[in-house]
Amino acid sequence: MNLSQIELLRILQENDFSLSKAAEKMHIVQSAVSRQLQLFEAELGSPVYERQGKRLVGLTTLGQRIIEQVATINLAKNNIQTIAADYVDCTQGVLQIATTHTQAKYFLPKPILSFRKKYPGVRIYMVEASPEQLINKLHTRNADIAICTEKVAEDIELIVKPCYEWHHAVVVPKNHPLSEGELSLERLASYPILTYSFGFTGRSNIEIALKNTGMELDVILSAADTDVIKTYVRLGMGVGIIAGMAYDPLVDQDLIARDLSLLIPCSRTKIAYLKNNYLPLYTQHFIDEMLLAAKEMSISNWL
Amino acid sequence: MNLSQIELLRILQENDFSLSKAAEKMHIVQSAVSRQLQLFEAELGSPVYERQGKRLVGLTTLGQRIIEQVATINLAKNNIQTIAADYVDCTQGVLQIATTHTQAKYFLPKPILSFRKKYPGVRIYMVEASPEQLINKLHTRNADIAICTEKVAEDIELIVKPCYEWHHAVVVPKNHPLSEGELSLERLASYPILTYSFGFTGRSNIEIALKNTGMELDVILSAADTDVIKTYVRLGMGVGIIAGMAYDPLVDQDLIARDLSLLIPCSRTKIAYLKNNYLPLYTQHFIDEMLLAAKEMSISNWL
DNA sequence: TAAGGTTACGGCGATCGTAACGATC
DNA sequence: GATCGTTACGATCGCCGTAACCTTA
Repeated sequence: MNLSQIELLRILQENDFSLSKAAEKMHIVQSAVSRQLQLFEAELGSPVYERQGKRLVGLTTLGQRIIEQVATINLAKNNIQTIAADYVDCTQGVLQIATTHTQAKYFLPKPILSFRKKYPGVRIYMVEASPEQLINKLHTRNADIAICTEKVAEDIELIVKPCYEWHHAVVVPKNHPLSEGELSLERLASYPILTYSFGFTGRSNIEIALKNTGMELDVILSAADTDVIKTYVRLGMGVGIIAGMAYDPLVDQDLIARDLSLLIPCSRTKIAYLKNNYLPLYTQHFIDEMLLAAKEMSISNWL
Repeated sequence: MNLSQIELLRILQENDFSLSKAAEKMHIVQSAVSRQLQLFEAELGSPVYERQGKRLVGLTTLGQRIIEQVATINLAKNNIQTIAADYVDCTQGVLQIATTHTQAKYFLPKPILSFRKKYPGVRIYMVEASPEQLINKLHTRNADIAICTEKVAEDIELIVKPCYEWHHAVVVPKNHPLSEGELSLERLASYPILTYSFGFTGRSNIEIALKNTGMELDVILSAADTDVIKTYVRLGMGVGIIAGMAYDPLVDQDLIARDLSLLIPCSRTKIAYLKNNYLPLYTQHFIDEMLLAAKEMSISNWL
């Protein structure tokens, strides 16, 4: 047994049990991969993969049992490398952030900018995806940390830190009836609505707010992306319900935003990362940076 | 990085950081070990071991940080091998039991006998040691399971299962004054006492029983071993306080045993094993066997 | 028949062992 | 000077790549 065989099992998991894909990922030829797997199975004395003919189609019972040990080993191996790299030079490295569009555009710019100043040597990869995919990316180590509002609290393998709280806002073109007068769910519901897709950016809280009333919103457009929503609001398709911080007073001068904190429960954006995954120092600092930005934001909201 | 390097770190931990001892354990020459360590440290980019001259004397800060990852990897690697061996043939293997003398002699014979019948192919290693050492043996994987009464509950890395409860008994030669009349701590304390060493077989409960009374026992002989205590009781040196199940009505016909359950709190013998350590099927069955024996014992005690 | 997996074989590189050397108690 | 660790060098074994072959969608 050796570490590249362990690595191979991990890669096979993430590539539909395809030896050829695995070979590609490992930058060696397929035959080598094939042989390594054979050697590994021979050493254990029992097949790890279920086969249809020659093709691998899944794990055997044995495979299912050992795969979590494999994951543990791979994680620990990466931790060793990360810890060492951190120790040698904690100003160099890669920061992989997985987040949703809203966070990337309306919350992260500030913390990322200050982080960049402190750590010019760290390459930042930002990947946008749905909250569900974000969690998956953490597990496959395609991301070190995830920032999002939904889903993340359910996974026991994750450490989840609350980051900041925010409220939804309704956005309408200037002169729209909703730009004046008292707001209520009833009044909102009388217009066609544009808001986030299910599972995105606090959409669940909108549902919760409505659940008790028995009313339904006429959501004519759902998007993962605030800018898409704003665009169609500008075109007069309806009223947008977006995250409060996604309204930019400068850029969105043609739109009116009104706070919905009294109508829709507040949403909590969280920072999540794998429990057993060692985070480099700079990543820990980036988290601090985000918490700081969150704090400043909440102060400015009070004014 | 490879698995034998990881293994090397573990072996160095357990052998005073001596490269030559490590080489011996790994069945390779010292120079090979030396080079592997150099390669490993070079790959990480920073030394893992503190050196005095050429000699290794301890871990660096980096070393301390990675050593727990190393332990994780080694454990997971062993788990893979154990799981596979279990899968190939769950009737063959090794069962390493660490326990104290009292358990080995007075509790384990029955479960071990029935286990042996079911699994004639499993080699049984039984090692006797102090409770403290038992725990250490679990951590260094010199034992799979430990059975003992003291200490074991304090370690969060362990899974601890209660096995059975028992009481102390006083043993005296026939015709000894204590063989008749009412028993009390005062009366006990008026004789020279022979009992278990500190940290062994419920000794702590004897201390607890006395603590509130302000009395002190005159313990003229402490031993880890019930048979030693009995031997000196037979010689008339004093009265023995031993575990109730350590009195054998057949062998100890020349001695009188009297229950102390009203005077000394009951003791709990536990089964302990490492949380992250995979136990072969037969070991799990051995645990069942012990729990069964414990149950039967408690029933026969009721009669 | 193309794509995926296995088998055979040759070459290269990693790692071991021997041996000589260096340092430390 | 005995023990422990390092360095140098030759030999071996493991692993990869090429290539031919087998199998299934």
